[in-house]
Amino acid sequence: MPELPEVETVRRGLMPVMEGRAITQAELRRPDLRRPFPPDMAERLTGARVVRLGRRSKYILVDLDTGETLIVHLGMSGRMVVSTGAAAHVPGAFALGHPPEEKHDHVILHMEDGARIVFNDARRFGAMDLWPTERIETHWLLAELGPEPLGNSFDEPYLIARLRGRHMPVKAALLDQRVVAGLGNIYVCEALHRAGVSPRRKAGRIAPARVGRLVPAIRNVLGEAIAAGGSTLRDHRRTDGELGYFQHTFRVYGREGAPCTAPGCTGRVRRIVQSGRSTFYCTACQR
DNA sequence: CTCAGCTCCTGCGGGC
DNA sequence: TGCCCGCAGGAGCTGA
Repeated sequence: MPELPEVETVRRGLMPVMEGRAITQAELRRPDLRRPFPPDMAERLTGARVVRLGRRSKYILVDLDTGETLIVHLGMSGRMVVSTGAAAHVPGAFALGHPPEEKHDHVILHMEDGARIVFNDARRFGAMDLWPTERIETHWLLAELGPEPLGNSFDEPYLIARLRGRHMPVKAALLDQRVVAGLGNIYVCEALHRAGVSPRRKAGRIAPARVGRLVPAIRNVLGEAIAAGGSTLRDHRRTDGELGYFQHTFRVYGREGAPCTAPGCTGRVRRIVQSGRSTFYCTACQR
């Protein structure tokens, strides 16, 4: 499941095939995702021209010239796959044309130049909706979101104030999209390790100076992950089918039992479960 | 209001 | 090989 870096990677992959182009046809092959599509979504997309692609947290925002924005969430397993129809996709098998339809292809957008964008989501936790662009921030999925972690309003004083008085483990607090928008299980673990903060520590019980270390830790890990094209564990693919490679840089996530990579640290990575989800951290250098 | 737990889905890999 | 179990990158809802 994609977190902010994976979603940003997908957005960048979609930009060249969508921006400035019209959608000639929108096929809804399976509308009953966990959050069903608006029943008239296909009609509202057909003929619309894409003005620009944006992102808010883990949501891709497709601004249309109809005055509406298509909001796309990839859930846990969502992928957007682009094919131009002009190049070979599977060497030797499909010299021309689009790749064959796959299970869980829920939406296919046909662009005016022949390109196709396929939304595939096995677990169907993803979502799409349409909402007026001029008040996009009022959509119920976006209204409660906290600041962008890479934006200017996410800084040390903000995070200190936001964590103050919270009794939940700091890991749970950072997964709360109202505190900061875009982190998920992987990057929270990685950021906490970089900051030397234990995921079990109560959010309101971290010395301000150490909360301050969390801000650059979060910014840096997300920035590096975006530069690497995101992380590919199972489902994430770039829109061109290529893999992200940030997973090779994980310092704790998925590394249970492995030695800690922090300079001078002799600890090992431990896995625990917090609110039903795996947490990876080093008990020696994360306090 | 805060917070822990459950739930929605499907697929995959490991153990037996 | 087949079956069962646990686990997976999200997040909304319920109820204590």
